[in-house]
Amino acid sequence: MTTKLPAGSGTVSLRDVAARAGVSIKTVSNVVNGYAHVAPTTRARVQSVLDELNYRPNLAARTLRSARTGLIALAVPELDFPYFAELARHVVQAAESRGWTVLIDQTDGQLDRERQVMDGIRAHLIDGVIFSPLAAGRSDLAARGDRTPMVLLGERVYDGPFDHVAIDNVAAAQMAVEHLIALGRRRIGAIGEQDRPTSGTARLRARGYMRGLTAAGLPVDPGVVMSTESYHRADGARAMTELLALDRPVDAVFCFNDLLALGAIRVLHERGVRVPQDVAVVGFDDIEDGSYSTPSLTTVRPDKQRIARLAVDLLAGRLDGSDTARPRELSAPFELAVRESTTGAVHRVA
Amino acid sequence: MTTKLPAGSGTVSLRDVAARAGVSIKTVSNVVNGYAHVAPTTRARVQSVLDELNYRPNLAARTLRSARTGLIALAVPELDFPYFAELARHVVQAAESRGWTVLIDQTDGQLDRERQVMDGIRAHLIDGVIFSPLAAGRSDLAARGDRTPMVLLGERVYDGPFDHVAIDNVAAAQMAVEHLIALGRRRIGAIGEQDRPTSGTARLRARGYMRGLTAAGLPVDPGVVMSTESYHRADGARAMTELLALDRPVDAVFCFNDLLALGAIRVLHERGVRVPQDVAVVGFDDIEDGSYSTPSLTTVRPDKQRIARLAVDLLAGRLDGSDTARPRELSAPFELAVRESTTGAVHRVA
DNA sequence: CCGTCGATGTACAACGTTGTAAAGCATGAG
DNA sequence: CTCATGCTTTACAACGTTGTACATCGACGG
Repeated sequence: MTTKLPAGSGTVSLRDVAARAGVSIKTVSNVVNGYAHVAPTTRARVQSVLDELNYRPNLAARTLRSARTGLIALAVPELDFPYFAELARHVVQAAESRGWTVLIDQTDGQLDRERQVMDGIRAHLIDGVIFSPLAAGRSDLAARGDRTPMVLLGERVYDGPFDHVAIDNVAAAQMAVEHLIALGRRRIGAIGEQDRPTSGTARLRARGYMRGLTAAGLPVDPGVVMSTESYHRADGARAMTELLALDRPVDAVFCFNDLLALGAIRVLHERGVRVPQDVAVVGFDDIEDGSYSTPSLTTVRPDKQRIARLAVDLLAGRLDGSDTARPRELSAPFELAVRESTTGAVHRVA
Repeated sequence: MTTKLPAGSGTVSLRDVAARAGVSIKTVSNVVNGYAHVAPTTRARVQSVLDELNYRPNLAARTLRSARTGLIALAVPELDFPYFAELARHVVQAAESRGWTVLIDQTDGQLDRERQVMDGIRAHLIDGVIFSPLAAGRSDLAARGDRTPMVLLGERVYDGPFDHVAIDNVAAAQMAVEHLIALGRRRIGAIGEQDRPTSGTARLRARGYMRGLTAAGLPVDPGVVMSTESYHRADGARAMTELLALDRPVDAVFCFNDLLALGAIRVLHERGVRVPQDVAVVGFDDIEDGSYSTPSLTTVRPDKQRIARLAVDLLAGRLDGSDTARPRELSAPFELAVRESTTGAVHRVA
């Protein structure tokens, strides 16, 4: 059962196989690549040597010839954000079905790291990039110095030469707020506004929030729109604390992502404020945590799988040259997952 | 401000730079690599052309020469497990400090995918692997057909020729159980046992659980040791439901990871069982969610950063040949993070 | 003024692969 | 028996880089 490997064989190359099989290197290559015109007997002989020596093609050499690595990069702010972890899974799956490998890059939302991503820090190593920018604004994108095909995820922050996949953030945010209004809430706060002007996410969700209020004839009170440094639970907790300190407290909060919402709920619980009786909470992203929290979280659910698939397909079209049209703007579906944090109706997980 | 790039330049190679600067290819290579003996004037001239043309070295060619890609793989079961997302972040950081890039592979804990990882599905593309096995047992590891250096994370499942980094799972589990006993709990359940014999994690944590009980003179009741299919919240919820259905209910539960614990807490809340007054809960991993849950979660906190650093350093030693010793067995520190789910003392996040 | 030495720069080969062009070789038609 | 035909196989070059060995040059000591 023990397969004897050639002595000192760190690597087995086409040459080694060719020598052992008594054919030329190119014939071995042809067998490996399934080229049609190889005599059955030759093919069988070569194949058995391939198996025997456990031959693995050298990707670097292949790449050098073909200028294709089969690697694409997915650049996201943080993997510990469950949203991005879940998205990454879907991207990896979609890429796999095309035979690609995904290299995941965490930018931490830092501008310099995002610049590196755009400017091809891994030039020649990756065929394309799927990039979810956080800090980078339109001017940064415009100054991009690399030619690797790139698909942007998330909000449209720049109408430059890039493909783009997102859900309609404004409509989604508006739907969330209208849900709260339909439940009778009249003083609805928001958590997740950003002072930095570059954040497309915050801007769009804030716009949807305001539209929802305005459409229902409710006033927009800037005093209940809380800015946060980032989108972690701690930011949501801090913002909620401030909201609770107001003279006229809110009866609902729309959080720009689920982590903020979970942080907010945590603080409400600490202060003895009932959710949703006293304050209803809606999040955004539909991360898994939200369906197991106490109370479980009503949230906007983007179709992450669709987003991933669209992004990968878009990239594929650019890579194989079949898509030479102007940059595309694709929209993925979303829906509202209604749970306890707004209705109070206990939904049992088991 | 517009930098004029050479017409049709998909890529700029050393040759292009050399031609423009009027030197040989090798001299450009020497400048790029900071080779010492290049005249200052030459260096300056070449450098300016490099900048002008925005030269980026071709990794594939470099790899072909050096047989090093600068890529290492990190293979984990699932990124949506916060524990692995957090671990991945630390590994990426540690690798970065050595100039390496990390390629993350999700195996979903499936044996065939884990086999692919071990057998070098990305042969020649990666220099080494850091592998956190779930399904693979010692026989699978023994049958490995690839020579790429590999460091195993997690429990010691095989005493074969592999380096290995982990915390002392038995001691950690025992510490968790002893904490519960110190609080006066006497009927302590466990959630996360696995029927599959390959799961080292479950086996070790179960052993620690039993040792903790036995050391305190408490009986071990197999009826309160719940097996789960996997380690998601839903599994914890199901197991807790079963525990609640027992004639003699438990007054505490030790869950083999935090997600199980969060699922369990969720069910307790649904049933109106108070945590920790009626049932105290301890988890394992210290994921971020646990410090924001209601109640916040007491848990075993492995030093993930240290684990990552040790694994990367171990790999480095094998890669540069400086470490040729027998396979190493390294242990990382851990501690118990005590929070509300056992003490009831409210700890405020804001 | 010559020989030597160090600093600087170059030519060449090789890493492993695959596209191209062409050579080898049966087979069957003429 | 010869030659065209089509299948099979091969030699060669090239992808971009870097290690090796060597060439060139100026300066310095003798």
